[in-house]
Amino acid sequence: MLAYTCWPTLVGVTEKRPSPPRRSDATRTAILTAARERFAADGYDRATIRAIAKDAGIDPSMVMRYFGSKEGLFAAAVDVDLRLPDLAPVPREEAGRALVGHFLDLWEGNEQLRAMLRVGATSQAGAERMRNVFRDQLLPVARQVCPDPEQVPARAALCAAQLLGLALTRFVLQMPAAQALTREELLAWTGPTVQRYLTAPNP
Amino acid sequence: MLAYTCWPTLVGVTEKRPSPPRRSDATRTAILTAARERFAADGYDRATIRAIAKDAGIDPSMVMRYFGSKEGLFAAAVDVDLRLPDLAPVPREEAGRALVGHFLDLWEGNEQLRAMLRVGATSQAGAERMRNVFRDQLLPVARQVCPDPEQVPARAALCAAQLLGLALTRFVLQMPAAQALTREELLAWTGPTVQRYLTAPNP
DNA sequence: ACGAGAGGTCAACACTTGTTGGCCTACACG
DNA sequence: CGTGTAGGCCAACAAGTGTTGACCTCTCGT
Repeated sequence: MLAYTCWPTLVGVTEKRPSPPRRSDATRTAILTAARERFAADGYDRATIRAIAKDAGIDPSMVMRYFGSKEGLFAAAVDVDLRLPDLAPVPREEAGRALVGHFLDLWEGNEQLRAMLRVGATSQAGAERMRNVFRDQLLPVARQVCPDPEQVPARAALCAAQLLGLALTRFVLQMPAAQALTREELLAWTGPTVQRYLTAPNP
Repeated sequence: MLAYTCWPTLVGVTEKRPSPPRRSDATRTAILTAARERFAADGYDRATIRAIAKDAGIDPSMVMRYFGSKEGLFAAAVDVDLRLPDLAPVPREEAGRALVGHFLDLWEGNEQLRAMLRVGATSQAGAERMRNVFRDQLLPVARQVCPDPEQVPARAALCAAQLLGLALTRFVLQMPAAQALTREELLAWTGPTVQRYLTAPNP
């Protein structure tokens, strides 16, 4: 009968436990790493649990044990934290450049973000997740810089369009022309754009 | 044995025939319409042939007969023609606004484009298709306007980033803040941006 | 020492997918 | 009239999916 009361580390998904590192933590992180790679490379549907498990070197059923379901795995593997900088101490005129620079650094080789964008473009649930990231992380930062509070959503949306468009063409669609641009060129071109979207009194 | 030499209208995919309208043309377009809706709404993987066939009111096997495979159906349903305007007669300083305006009109309610972007973000083949659209359709237009021919790819890439970012946030991710912007506001904000990317002598 | 449980494998279930072949029906044309 | 064939339906196949339960093995606390 056996009744498996064990449900070993599912709890760990939601609450970080500082408790003694269990032996399973290695496997757990192996699964998460493999999952991020697969989701980033193939999108949600094409990234199969079997493939992820094989990459992690374990049995597919382990994935279920640890994360409950494929959706659970995705939720655990991709929890987006843009770690946007505090723009308060930054001089007003440099907010745009600072934001673009941060985004470029953040996206470089970051598979979680690529996965989020891929899935966001594919599924309804993914899109909602991205809307939440926008609301919870970009909007507050924009609020710090924008002159008129009422215009914050519009200005933030414009910034999101520019930044996500950059990420899309460069990191997801992998357009050669977008990849050929150096970090400096991108900063020089799009920095002022974002700056204008954030702080220009009118278009 | 029956040997089905019929393969009724597969030819019609590649060569448009002005020949007498066959009875099957209604079904064919019904399939294509349903396919565009499904691909746009669900992406490539989640849009099943069965669902498309049901929408079109016919049997799934008919889809195969007409288009050979799911990939063939997608290729037939989504052949992207941005129909970009000739920017030669447009005054230099209005090229940006003209391009943005054209894009907004084009995307409005256009399911082929939404499908292309969704699939482009998901699959490798879709991404290549978008890269080709960029190369074959946007680059030539940029060449008309850009001062230095050598900078054309970079400038076009910047425009693509801004325009696709707009489409992504507004039509695919459906961010409320991006949807709240009116056509006029978008023109006023992003028009000058695209203009700058195209024609400004330096960042 | 020894049992409980964490960590893991294996094989299967139930279902969905793209795809195929056989068969039916209505209509155009000799 | 009859017949070939375009147009369509039905049932099934083979492969792949997420998911589940039975079973094994090693380790650690008592």
